[in-house]
Amino acid sequence: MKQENKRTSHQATPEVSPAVIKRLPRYFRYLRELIRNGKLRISSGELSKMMHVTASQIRQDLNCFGGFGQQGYGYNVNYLYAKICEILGVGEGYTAVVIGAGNLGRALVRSPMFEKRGVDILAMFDVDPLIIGQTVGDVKVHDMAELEKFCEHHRVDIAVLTLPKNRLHEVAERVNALGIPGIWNFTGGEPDIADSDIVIENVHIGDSLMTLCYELRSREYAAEEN
Amino acid sequence: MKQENKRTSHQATPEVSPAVIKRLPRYFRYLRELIRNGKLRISSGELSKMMHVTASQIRQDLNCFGGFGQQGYGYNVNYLYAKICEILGVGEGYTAVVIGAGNLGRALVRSPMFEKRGVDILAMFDVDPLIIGQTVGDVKVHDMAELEKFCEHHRVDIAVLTLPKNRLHEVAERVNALGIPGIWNFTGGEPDIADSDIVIENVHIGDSLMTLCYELRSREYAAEEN
DNA sequence: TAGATTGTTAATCGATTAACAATC
DNA sequence: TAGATTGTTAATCGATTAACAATC
Repeated sequence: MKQENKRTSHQATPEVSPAVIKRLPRYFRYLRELIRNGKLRISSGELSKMMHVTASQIRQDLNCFGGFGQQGYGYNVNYLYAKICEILGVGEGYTAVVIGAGNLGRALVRSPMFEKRGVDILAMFDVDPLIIGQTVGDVKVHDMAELEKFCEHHRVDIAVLTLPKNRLHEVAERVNALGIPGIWNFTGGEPDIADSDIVIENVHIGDSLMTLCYELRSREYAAEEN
Repeated sequence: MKQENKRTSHQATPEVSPAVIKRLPRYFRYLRELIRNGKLRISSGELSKMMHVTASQIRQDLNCFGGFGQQGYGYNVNYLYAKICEILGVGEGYTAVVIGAGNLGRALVRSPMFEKRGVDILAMFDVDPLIIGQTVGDVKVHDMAELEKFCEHHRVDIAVLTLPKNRLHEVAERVNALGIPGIWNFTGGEPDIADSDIVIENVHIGDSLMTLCYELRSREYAAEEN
């Protein structure tokens, strides 16, 4: 029973490896750039040079989702982009609310990131009376107390959490109770919501800074060895 | 010549695998929390439950850098934290400048992230005359034209790039020419600086959003199958 | 000493790369 | 047709897990 999952006809999600999934957004970005530059077709070899990965990996990755190329020709850039978008849910019309209207929340809302990926920010929420009622870009900041009411009238797919870590657990529970299926978590904490199949994506920007520091430090040592 | 790198006595950086390095900041975070909670000792088994990874992995990871534990006892939390900090360069006194004083740059400067990791933000730079001279937190915004002069008087380890993508290449070249050894790049582009061993860490927050969307979409499919 | 838990080796698993037949 | 490049299988490589002897 467990062994027969080799792509039966309508298994829509044939369990693609996490390593491949993590690379998809990068293909998305490079394909956008190719389109912007008016490029119509590309081979795995050419793309491999641009992206600094092997051509083999590109072909393997894409083939997890189907044969998007054509032998002897390569890949049609627009078609491939459309497929990647489809896989990543761009164009599904996902919606988001941002909970926490501090510096980070505001910076996110003002960035073109969501729009580029087809995610619509419906509203922001905060507890600070001085902030409630303000507008960030063209997004209104609501009273956090009205989150439940808001969700009665709007389908929300993603809750973006940019609030202080100490309120994370409480808010995550509320979000989960509302049936919002996804959390994009910037608080620095890592919520554990029992008995829920909510999707949580934790962002730890600081981890990236530390990786950089680690590398700096290694170089120092390497330099000392001479 | 290439094959003899199996930990000769003073090879200070014995080539730890990238997978391990990526996990170090997470240990850093959890250890801070343990300290905050007053925990003095922890076993790999206990930590494994907290972090949702195998105890085996924890022991393997830590042993890449030395035997930090004690048989029959576990790990001394404070000692382990000190070691991880040392490995990650916390306490090296690294310094940074933030180039681009827009929403993201300001949000970063105001966050406690740098301080927590022992990185000191010396200054911000921007090209907008309306912004130059302002203060963000306690960091002053300088004219971008004065970057070179500033670096004559200060040792800068990291350039945090939060400027528009179209200026990335130009600025990255300037940063490189100044001998700044590290770039923390938020522009969305991926700079290619030839003939340089500058360390570049690219941050693509949007990639994480897309991974979340991918997961949401998979769940939808899974739900449809019933 | 007995119990616990590390450090470390060996076994397994997964991901990447190489190679090439299929085919446009 | 000849040339190019994919799709896909097989080989390699690296990372994770399991197991257990060392030892506190």
